[in-house]
Parts: sequence; structure tokens; C-alpha cells
Amino acid sequence: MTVEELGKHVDRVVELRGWLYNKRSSGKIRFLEVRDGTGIAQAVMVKNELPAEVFDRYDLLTQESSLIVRGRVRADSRAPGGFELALTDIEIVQIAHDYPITPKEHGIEFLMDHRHLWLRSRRQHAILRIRSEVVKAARDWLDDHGFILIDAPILTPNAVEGTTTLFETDYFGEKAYLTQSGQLYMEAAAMAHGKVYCFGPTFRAEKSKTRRHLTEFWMLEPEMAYADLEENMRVQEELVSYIVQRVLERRRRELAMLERDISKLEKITPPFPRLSYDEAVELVNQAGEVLAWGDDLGAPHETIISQRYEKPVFVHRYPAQAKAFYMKPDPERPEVVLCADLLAPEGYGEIIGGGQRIDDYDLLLSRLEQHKLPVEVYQWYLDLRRYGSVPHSGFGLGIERTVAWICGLPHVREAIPFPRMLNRLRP
RNA sequence: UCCUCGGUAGCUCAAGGGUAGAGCGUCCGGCUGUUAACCGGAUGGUUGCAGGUUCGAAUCCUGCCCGAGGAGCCA
Repeated sequence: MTVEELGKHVDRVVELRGWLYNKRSSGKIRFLEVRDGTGIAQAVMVKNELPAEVFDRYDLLTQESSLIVRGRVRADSRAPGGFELALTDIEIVQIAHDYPITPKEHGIEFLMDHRHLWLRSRRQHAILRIRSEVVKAARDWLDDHGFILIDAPILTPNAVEGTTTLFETDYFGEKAYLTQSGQLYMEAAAMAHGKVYCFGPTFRAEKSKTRRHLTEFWMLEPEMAYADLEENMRVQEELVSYIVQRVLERRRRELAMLERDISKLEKITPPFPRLSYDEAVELVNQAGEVLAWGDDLGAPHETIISQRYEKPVFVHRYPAQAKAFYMKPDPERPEVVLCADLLAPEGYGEIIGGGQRIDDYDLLLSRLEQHKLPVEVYQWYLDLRRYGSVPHSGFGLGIERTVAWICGLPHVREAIPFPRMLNRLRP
């Protein structure tokens, strides 16, 4: 029996096993807010309806003490959630002493130091349930559209993007790195299975200190053989729309708890607007920001662009110089590459980066050399262009940024259970 | 790495050269429908660390440590 199911058991005597979220008393009538993982329900105890020894256990109970309560379920408009328990018995499992997180305001540093306890709070509970639904929805959509889950290694000798900083580790005397993307391995897998994806943690040792950065974050990376940039963007808008609609369908209560503006999410349906990099530069300059052709879009630029649309917007065909070595040049305009970033609305910015990969052996080799990357390590990657190379595309969806956007969070750190950031390794 | 702001009670914050304060939490008491309940009382301090100026420093100065927001880079 769970709090979630209370409404289906009206007039029946049930048992809830959980923790005390809060308590209130008016003397001879007392209220317990019991949390069981699925929700919070109010249990009511009245002095002259209970044995004194049960009634007095109220005095022993402290915030977050574990307990088992029994009572009859009834509907009452005054109860949060509409149902409450007319309490008949309390079994104390353990008394918590001086639980640090009180039902009052706390600073972010204090809360993050107590992240292992903070997870119990209403907001954090709602966020992680939505995260779970986002991941489930994404995987369901991909599984239903012919994608095969292929797990990428976390320890790797490759630097996918030379500019980014890597977490280095010792691998039996050899240098190894924590992966910053599974993409290269997905390209190999796509040549075996056609449509594939991986989902796992990725690591960036960047000293970034912003609301959209973590040093460890989860990324969903689909890769498709014989797909061009257009096909890639089509898959992205279908996938992202499905994720949002599924959360609206199955996690409405959690969105309400977070006071998320549902109407903004209801508009997230395909197709998404597409903006070329050239058009984006023009738009940014019209807005009064200085941006030269060739420069990558910065956070303020992304904000200007994404705020003009109610849906996520694609910015495609960036200058080659601003993007990674594996991006395929546009045959009609070799100075730009066939890539696209997806910017979430309401100022959230980039949630997806992706594009069509170079499928020509000689071009890929010269790009590796231009970027001064160690060609030996990439021999296996070059093999993919030696043996049955085909046009192919893929992208990486940042889970925390997506969750932060859907939940309306000001910072990605609350979108992951235990965030790893520049100044945070514990708990 | 750079720029800005901050560090005072368990928590959130006041006091900006002259006796260290409030709310919440905790403890005690009260209340038969509470919703971060409410009411009365009590409890609570090496003012981030080190040095300096001053009759006197939480307050002014210097250095360091820690955090937050932003930039660059990116998902």
C-alpha cells in the first residue's frame, strides 16, 4: 500500500510504511505528514479515539523519523491530496535526531552538502521522478523506432574533441581518460546495426562555473547509418517532442509541484523552427549584440535566439572552424559543416549538439592532422571509412539540461541526484 | 582562468567604528481540522582564517581560504 494508491482504498484500513515529513498539533487533534517514497499523506489522530499510549507517541516523533502507520482511508477536502488516514496505530521504526533540513529556507551550499538528505524534499523528489520519466520516454521512443541500445566504454584512450579537457586516469601504466562522448563508438555500432544509441555518463574536466555545466553528466547519443542532416533533425524534433508530451502525460503532478507553466510545454510539437548559422548571426546582430561570422554562439547569443521562439530551435550549418573535426562539410558550401544544435526555449539554450559525420577517408585523415590529434589512436575510427563507409549522422542529448528545461529549473545541478561540479565532489 | 557579490547562532538573515539581534529549528507549556499551523516562555555566538589601523573592529586595510552569480568552453 502506497500513498499514491490511497484514493483507491477509501473506507479500508491500510498500512503506510515511511518517514515523518512534518507534524502539527492543535492539542487533542494532531496531524502527521507521512512520506513513503510515492507521495505524502496526512494522518489524523484524535485523543479520545485512540489509546493514550498511541496518542502519546506523537511527542516522540521527530522530523524524518521512520514509522509505520495504520488507519482508515477517507476523503477530506482539507487533506493535502484529498485523502487522509484516520489513524489507529503508530509503530516507530527509528527516531531521527536533529534532522538538518528544516521546513524553512536554506542556502544552496548547505543543501548541496546535505544532498543525500535533500533528495527527500518535495521539489527534489518531483525533479528526479521527472528525470526518470525523461529517460524512460527517450528510450521507449528509440526502442520503438528501430534503435538498438549499444553501451559505449567509459574508459578510453581517445580524445573526441581535442579542445576539451579530459579526466585522466592510470590504466595499468598507460594513460586513459574518462569518456567525454560515446559518439565514435556509436559510429562503429551504427555500421553494424543501422540505428543505435548509447546512454551513459560522460565527463568533462572543464573549469566551467555556470548554471548549465556539470563535470559529470548523462548523455543520450543516437547514431544512424545512411541518415543525412535533415533526417537527423527530424529524429531530434520527434524524440524531444515525445519526451515532453510523455512527461506531461505521466508526471503532471510533479510538474504542478514545481509550479511549471504547463502551457509552455504543451506547445512542444514537431516541427521545430530551423535557422541557419548565417541567419542566427544576423538575428543576434539585429538584437544589438556583436557577433562576427565564424565565431561560435555564446550563451547570451543562444538566449537571444531561443527567446524568439516558443519551441526549441535548430541552428544549423556552423562555420567549420567553430566545430569538431568529424563534422562533414556542406558540399554546396565547404566553409560550413552539416551540423545542428538544438536550443531549448525560455533561455535554456543548447540541449542537443549533432550533425552529419565525415564519411570520406582522406578528408577525415586530413582533419585529424589539422586538429593535431594522434592519428594512431584513431586508426580503428578511420577503418569505418575504409570498409563500407556510408553517410551517417547522430547527436547527443544532454539529460540534465533537458530535465532542467522541462522542470523549469534555474540550474542543472538539481537535475541529477548527486551533481559533480568544479567545486563539488561530495556527497 | 577572469569579472562581480558574499561568509555573523544548527538554518535564513539584520547590525557598516561604541553592550551581538530577529525569524525558523530545538526544549517546556497551551490549543479538537492543522496546511512551511498558531500563541507564550526558554535555549543558542572564537562574527571564515591570519595579520594590521584604532582608546575601541562583525564593521576600516592587506593577504589567504570557502561559496554564489556571470564569462569562455560545451550536452
